[in-house]
Amino acid sequence: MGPIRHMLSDAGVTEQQWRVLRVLTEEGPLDPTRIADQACLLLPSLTRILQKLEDKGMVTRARDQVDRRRQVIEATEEGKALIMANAPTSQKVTEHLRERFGEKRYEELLDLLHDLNELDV
Amino acid sequence: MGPIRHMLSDAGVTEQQWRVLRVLTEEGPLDPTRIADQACLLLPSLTRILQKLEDKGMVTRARDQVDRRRQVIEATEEGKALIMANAPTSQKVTEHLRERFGEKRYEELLDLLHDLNELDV
DNA sequence: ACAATTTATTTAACACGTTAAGCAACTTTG
DNA sequence: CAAAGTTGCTTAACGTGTTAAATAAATTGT
Repeated sequence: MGPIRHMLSDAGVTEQQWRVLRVLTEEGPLDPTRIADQACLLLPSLTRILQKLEDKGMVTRARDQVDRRRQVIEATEEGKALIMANAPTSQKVTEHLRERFGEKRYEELLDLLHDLNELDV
Repeated sequence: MGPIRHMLSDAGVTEQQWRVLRVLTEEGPLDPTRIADQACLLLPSLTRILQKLEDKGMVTRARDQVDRRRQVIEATEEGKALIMANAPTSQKVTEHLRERFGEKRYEELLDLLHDLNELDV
């Protein structure tokens, strides 16, 4: 995963911060529990990541007015811009890997990993 | 991977410490570079892990007399005993997973992961 | 209503992954 | 042979993974 990390470190975010921003950009405002689920992160990790993203001005937080335990996290314009700006490169890297590894085997691998993940639950 | 970690935390070692001890038990004394290769660890991680294992009396270190940059790490009797004592449980967990996931798909997954790993090199 | 439980999130503590820099011992080259 | 480069390992710094405990705000049961 070298090339992706290189792109990301140029952009000033880590892999996980990227994943969180991507989820928020694609799905809109979400609470931490759902972000963690979508981005495959545990909540304690997400807590730290959101703090960093907030410091960088990439996300904002608001308390849910209905259930005040809950928060609503939203990507800022700057956060979304970072995702948009790097999406093409990210996609190129993914497609390059997909080709090099073989489309069929790539899909097979994703399937197997997905099923393995389900299994442990 | 819950059940393996449970066994290991009962035994008082982490996954990585377990892997290092296993390599040393199976292959005999080795230098850190080869341990890192066999156990899929980067050297900075291995440095810390060996320090912990040494503190626990699980391994000993000696300088290579031919090339004094190099070290020779060896598992102590206590270290080997820990591996031996837990090997049956470890194997049961592996076989259980193998069955639950399907032998064929298990092998497929290992192959694909292996090839993916080669690819990045 | 209110004590007990559950849910959402955070904090803490420890270990590892990763990159870069440092250091000492060995090898190569001019 | 000495300067330059390489190799083997360690240290440092930062971020994440993982587990357990803490906190605060619902929800449930009586």
